[in-house]
Amino acid sequence: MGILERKEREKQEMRDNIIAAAITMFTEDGYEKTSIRKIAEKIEYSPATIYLYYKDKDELLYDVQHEAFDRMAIEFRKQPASTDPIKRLEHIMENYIEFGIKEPALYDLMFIIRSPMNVVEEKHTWTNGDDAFGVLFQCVTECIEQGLIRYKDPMQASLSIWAMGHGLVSLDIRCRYKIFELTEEEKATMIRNAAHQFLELIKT
Amino acid sequence: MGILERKEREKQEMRDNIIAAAITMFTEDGYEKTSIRKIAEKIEYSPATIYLYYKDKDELLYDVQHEAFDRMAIEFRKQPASTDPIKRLEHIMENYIEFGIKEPALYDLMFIIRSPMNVVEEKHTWTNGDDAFGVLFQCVTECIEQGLIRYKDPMQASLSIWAMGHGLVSLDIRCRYKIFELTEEEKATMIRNAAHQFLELIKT
DNA sequence: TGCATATACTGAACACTGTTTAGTATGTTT
DNA sequence: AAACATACTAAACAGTGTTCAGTATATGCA
Repeated sequence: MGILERKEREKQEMRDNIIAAAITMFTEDGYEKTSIRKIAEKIEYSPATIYLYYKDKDELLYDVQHEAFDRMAIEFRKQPASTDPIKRLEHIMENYIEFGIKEPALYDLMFIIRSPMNVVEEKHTWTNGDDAFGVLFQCVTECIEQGLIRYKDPMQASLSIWAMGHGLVSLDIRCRYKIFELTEEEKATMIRNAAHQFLELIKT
Repeated sequence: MGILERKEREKQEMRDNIIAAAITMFTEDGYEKTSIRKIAEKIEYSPATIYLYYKDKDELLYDVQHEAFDRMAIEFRKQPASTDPIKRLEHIMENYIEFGIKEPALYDLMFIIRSPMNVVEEKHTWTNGDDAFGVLFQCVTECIEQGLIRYKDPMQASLSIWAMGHGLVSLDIRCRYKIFELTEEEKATMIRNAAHQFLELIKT
C-alpha cells in the first residue's frame, strides 16, 4: 500500500511548503500583514488550496510557531552543555536574550503574538514551548538543590527568570524603550547587562 | 471671538467622544477586531467622519493609549505615597502588577500592542508612559542613594524592575502560562509572589 | 482496457476591513 | 441675500479571511 504513504508524504510536503513560505513572510512583514493570498501566490497555488491543509490562519500560525521553536532549539544547542548548573543557567539566559535580539520577528511570533487559542483549545494542551521551559525548570531545580541561588521554589524561580528575560526582550521589540534615545547596539548591551546582573543578584 | 473657541471645544468633544467609544470597544473586543465602521456606528456618525479627526487608526490608538495611561495613573494615586523609598517601590510594583491583572485589555493596549510608530515618528518623542517610568526611576534613584537596594545604576535597576513586572504580566496576558494548569486566581497569586520575591532579593 | 469514484485544486463569491473622494447640506461672514 | 467655509456622508477602492460549487486529474475496480 505504498500509494497511501506517498499521498501522506505529499500532503506533509505541501504542509512544509506552506509553513516555509509562511514563516519567511511572517518574519519579513509580520503576521497581520501577511495574507493567505500572498502566501498562496508565493507557493504558486490558489488561496483556497491552503484551506485544504489548514482550517484557518490561526492553525497555520500554530505550526509556524512550532517551526520557530525548533529553530530556537537549534540555536540553543550550539552552546555545549556545562555540568555546572549555574553556568548552564547563564547560558540559557544568554541564548534566550540573544535569540530575542537576533530574531525579533520570530520571538514575536513565539512569545508576544496573541496565541492561536482556538487551536490550543482543540489540542487541549499547548505543547509549543513546553520543552524549552522544561529545560529551564530542570536547570533551576539543580541550582536550588545545590544551594547556588537564593530562590527556594523552583517553579517561582524558573518563572521569574523567564519573566525577566521576556520582559527585557519584549519591551525592546515592542519599542517601549523609545523614551531613552539609544542606538540598537546600546539597547542590546543594556538588555544583556540587565539580564546578567539579575543572575548575579540571585546567586547565593 | 468666542465662536472659534466653541468650535475648538466641539472638536475636542468629538475627539473625546471617539476616544471613549474606541477605548470601550478596544478593551471589550481588542484593537484588531474593532473596526472604524463599528466605532462610527457606536457614536452614530459615518466612518468617514472619524477620518476628519484622526488621520488613521494608529493615530486614534495613540490617543486611546494616552487615556489608558491616565486611568493607570488614577489607579496608582489611590495608594498614599510613603516617604520610605523602598515602601514606595513596593507600592509601584504592586500597583503595576495589579493593574495588569485587573485590566489586561488596557495593559495590552499600553504595553504589548505594536506601538503606533508612524505617529511616534511624527511627534518625534513618545510621551505616553514617559511620566510613569520617570516616577519609577526617581524612586529607584532614592533607593540607591540610601543604599537600600543592591543595584548601583538607577537606569539598569529601573529597567530591570519594569522588565520583571512586565514579563510576569505580559506572559500571563498572552497565555504563555498555559503549560501549568492553574486557575486565574492561582496564576495571579503566583505572579504577585514572584514580583514580591524579586524585590526581596534586590534589597540589601 | 473502460468506467466510476475519489482526490486535488481553483474561480468566484461573501462579508468584512482601512481609507479616500466627490458631493451635499449646514453654518458663518460679508 | 450671496459667497464662502465647515461638517458631514454615500459610495467606491483595494485589500482581507473564508467558503463553495465546479473541474480536472488520479485511483480503484470491472
